[in-house]
Amino acid sequence: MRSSNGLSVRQEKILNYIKDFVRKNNYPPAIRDIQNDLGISSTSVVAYNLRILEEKGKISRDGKISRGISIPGMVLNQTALTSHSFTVPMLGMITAGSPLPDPEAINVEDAEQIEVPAELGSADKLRDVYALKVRGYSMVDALIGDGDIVLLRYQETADNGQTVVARLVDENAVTLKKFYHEGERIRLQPANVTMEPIFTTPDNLHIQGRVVGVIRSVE
Amino acid sequence: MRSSNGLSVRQEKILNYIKDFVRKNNYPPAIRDIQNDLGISSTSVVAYNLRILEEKGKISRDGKISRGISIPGMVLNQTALTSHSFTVPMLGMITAGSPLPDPEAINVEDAEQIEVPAELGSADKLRDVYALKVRGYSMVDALIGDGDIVLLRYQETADNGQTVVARLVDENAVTLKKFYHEGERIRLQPANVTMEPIFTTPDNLHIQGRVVGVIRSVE
DNA sequence: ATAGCAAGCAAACACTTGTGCTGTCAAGTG
DNA sequence: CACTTGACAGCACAAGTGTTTGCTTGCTAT
Repeated sequence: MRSSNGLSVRQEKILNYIKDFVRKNNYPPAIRDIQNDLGISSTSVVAYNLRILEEKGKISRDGKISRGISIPGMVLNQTALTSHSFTVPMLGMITAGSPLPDPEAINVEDAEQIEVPAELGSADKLRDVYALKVRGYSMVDALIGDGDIVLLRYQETADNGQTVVARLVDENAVTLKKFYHEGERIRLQPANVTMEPIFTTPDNLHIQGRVVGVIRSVE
Repeated sequence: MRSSNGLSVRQEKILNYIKDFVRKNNYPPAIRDIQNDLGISSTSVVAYNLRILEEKGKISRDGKISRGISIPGMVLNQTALTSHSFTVPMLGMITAGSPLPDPEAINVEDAEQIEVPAELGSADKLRDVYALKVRGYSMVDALIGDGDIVLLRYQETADNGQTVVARLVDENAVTLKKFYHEGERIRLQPANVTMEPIFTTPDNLHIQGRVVGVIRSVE
């Protein structure tokens, strides 16, 4: 009796056992692990079937090295200690004139996901973060150019000093500046220190998100 | 000498070696693998340091089982075939005045690895790429600020239009500009169009790499 | 100086583990 | 029926590997 993939029942059991074992222990099983846990009476049977599995490309083995079994496509990926990465949805474009896409309106699950390095922040910092591709040069004063990908965290308030995406209602413009609430007025300070700040009032300003990172690919 | 994380140099090397080994082989290294490849004279030294690494929670070990090392947080990822990120070594700092670290002089294996999203380029584009952290504002005209991480590909020549890290010999300065070879002279054009280009001659210029990406984390 | 201690070294030891054999048995095959 | 082949069993051996013990070394505190 064989299954649909051309493997015997025993081979399939072995294959599944290996996957399970690796998932559980983070290292591959020895032949005798397989033998004992699957109730096979001899190591040679396991070796025999492993050889077949390798010939069929289901696993790959590394010489006489103990536990030198690996499953192609099943790869160890570091996700926690020194560098992990996260995925955030790419929701579209951001330009100077048009408003941001509404994260609520887009099915985040369906959106293209991009991976961002852990250097950009912890899991906590990256919660509710989405990515937008920048079109145009309206944000060069924040060191953001055409084609850059900005990572935004959706929020409607901001602390002083945070870089926010703000919509100026009267001017009908979206801009990206550092936010400072100073008494009655709000100062929007370009990241580029040589440029002048903009002053406005709280009711002329809608914060649409906060910048947590920038990714740029250079040709 | 210890590094910032409280591990000795040797322990850090071992830890990095294990990570690398697992990445490469999909199974953990044996003590003797570590010993030989790191040039350690005795297995007991490796065992000794592994014990410390385990006490510090950097790794976890499984009794006397061969290759029973695993790294907490190094998690199985079944989607590796469609992996969206690459890792590149972080080799240090780049400032306006000082020369770049020599990639040849640094053991790339030992360096901290950071992950970069696939959006920054294909595996091919990211070959020979390393990362440097930018210190200072000498490159704002290339839309690169203090604290940014630049991804450089090591190369000593460049095509017109590419953004390169160039060392001006006479001026004793490192700069980051777009490269244009125009007859007898070379034009180094800041990315920021409002700024003036620099002209120099080929023998006053050493190209040290080419920028392939920028990653910025915003507070 | 001297004792204490972390770190490293070398070799011996013992367990783990992959690999041959050597058979057995059932199902084809000519 | 003799002969092959796939699948499995048992077992012994030889690598592959982790541990242990004893011996330096270099440094620090007493």
